[in-house]
Amino acid sequence: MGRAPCCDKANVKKGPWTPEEDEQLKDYIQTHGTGGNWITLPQKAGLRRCGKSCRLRWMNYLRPNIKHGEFSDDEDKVICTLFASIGSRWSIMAAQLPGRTDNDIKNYWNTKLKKKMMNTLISMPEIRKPLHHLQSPNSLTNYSYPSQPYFTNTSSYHDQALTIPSSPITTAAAAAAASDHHHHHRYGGYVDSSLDSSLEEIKQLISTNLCTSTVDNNLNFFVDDTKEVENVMYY
DNA sequence: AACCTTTGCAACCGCTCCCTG
DNA sequence: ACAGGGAGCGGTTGCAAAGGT
Repeated sequence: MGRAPCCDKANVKKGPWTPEEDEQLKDYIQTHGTGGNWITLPQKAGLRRCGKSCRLRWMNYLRPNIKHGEFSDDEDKVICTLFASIGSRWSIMAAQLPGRTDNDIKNYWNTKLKKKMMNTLISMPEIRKPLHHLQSPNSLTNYSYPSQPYFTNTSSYHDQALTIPSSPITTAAAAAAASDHHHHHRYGGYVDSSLDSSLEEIKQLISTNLCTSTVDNNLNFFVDDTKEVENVMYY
């Protein structure tokens, strides 16, 4: 059983959008708005697409002021800082990066930034030892980073002040090292249960004494060492 | 040149959240 | 208080392009 599908799958087109469809969707939304109802929008716009597909296309590609292309060092820094404190909350990150979409950030993290972090981390002698078994990206597996790791109490994350560690990059790198599950099927996809304890070791290592000097020298392209702790409010 | 592998990105799927009646 | 349903989110997949052998 399960819930009813959001649209008639049989009569709905899937796959890449054509320029004509893009134009049709853009024209409709620019003239009429979304009306707050994506389910009925495709029919009104004359598109044979699922409402969710229309929403995604608009949000990630067609809406005005979308930024495409390379991420700046500043953007890297924001992503790493947030990843260190909140994990893979891409939409929250997107809210902090004007013009970037959650999908963009997610893809960027999974394909590039995570590797960048890994390489940085592995190059750090203090961290190399505990991470010796993680050095090959191909050995990385299914660790799930806690979804809300640093909230200060148990209420909803929407109105929480987040505590950002003083060296978020190391924490993000450690998390990256332990959480490379994107495309893990392409790397073999087995599960290594020792990773849970590895992450704890890394976090402990970082939080106890490994903070600033070496870390910042290695990571000076991101780390803002002017603040011990910064609080960021979302929503 | 042909084939294989890896990478990057767009899009889909299924789940949870949250609003409304 | 509760159920239904749409919106939004994060994980995953498919596929084309790029790179390597």
